[in-house]
Amino acid sequence: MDEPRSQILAGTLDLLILKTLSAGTFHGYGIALHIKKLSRDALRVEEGSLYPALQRMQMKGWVSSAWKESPTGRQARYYKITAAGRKQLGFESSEFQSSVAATMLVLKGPRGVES
Amino acid sequence: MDEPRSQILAGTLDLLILKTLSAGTFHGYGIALHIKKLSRDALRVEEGSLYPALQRMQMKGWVSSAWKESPTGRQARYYKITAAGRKQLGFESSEFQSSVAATMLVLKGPRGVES
DNA sequence: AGCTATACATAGACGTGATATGTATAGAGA
DNA sequence: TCTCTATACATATCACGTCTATGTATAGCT
Repeated sequence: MDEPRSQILAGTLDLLILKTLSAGTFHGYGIALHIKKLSRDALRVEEGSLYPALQRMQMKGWVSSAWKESPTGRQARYYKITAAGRKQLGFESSEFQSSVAATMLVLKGPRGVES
Repeated sequence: MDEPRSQILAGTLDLLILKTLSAGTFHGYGIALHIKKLSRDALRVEEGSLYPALQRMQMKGWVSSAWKESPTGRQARYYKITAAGRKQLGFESSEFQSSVAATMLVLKGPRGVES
């Protein structure tokens, strides 16, 4: 009753988190839900990947965090993207898209490539 | 004369190799050149990644290999995709494309998703 | 009272790709 | 002839990031 499979593409977790936070502040659990929802359940972010990633990103200065009360009345750590984070988002986003494009070129094979 | 950067997307090396071998037999060096060429120099496969990957894939039964003489007169180990390899290629290829599609959904943000 | 969803966090395992290094040969150019 | 470069294979070591498993705790519902 639970296997939707489909892990995140290795190396794209930071990108997904940064993109999520570029739309507003979220706590960890909320980030996971947001990615799951936007990807229509295709991508599931595991807690064991998410929290270490958030810590790494905070150390790199891409996100900042603060404890706040969530709508449900519980304390939660809310994350916010920084200016450096937005810069990183732009960088990783274009890197990702060109890598995907290059990979697709190989998967399509040689066609319409004549010099 | 050699900096084209841009590493391979993590997790796609096997896919790139299988796709290459689905077009014919190649030796290791030739596989690297083929991927580099088809990707228009965007993807560079390092030897230290390639040969271990080929060994892993051979152990899994996705490729087979044999020593042959290359056109340049040197001995080289030529790799060939197996039936299991073609099956794996199909699997990894569709997995990759749906993962990319899911990631793109997140990167595009919520649009045209009503209902 | 107990279950589930929410919420954070860490430890350890694992896969995989990069770096660095080593071998060897053919061919080109000095 | 000698040396350099491209070709060709291979390994050891490392770094990195993600997953699994586990642990804590609280709010709300039944």
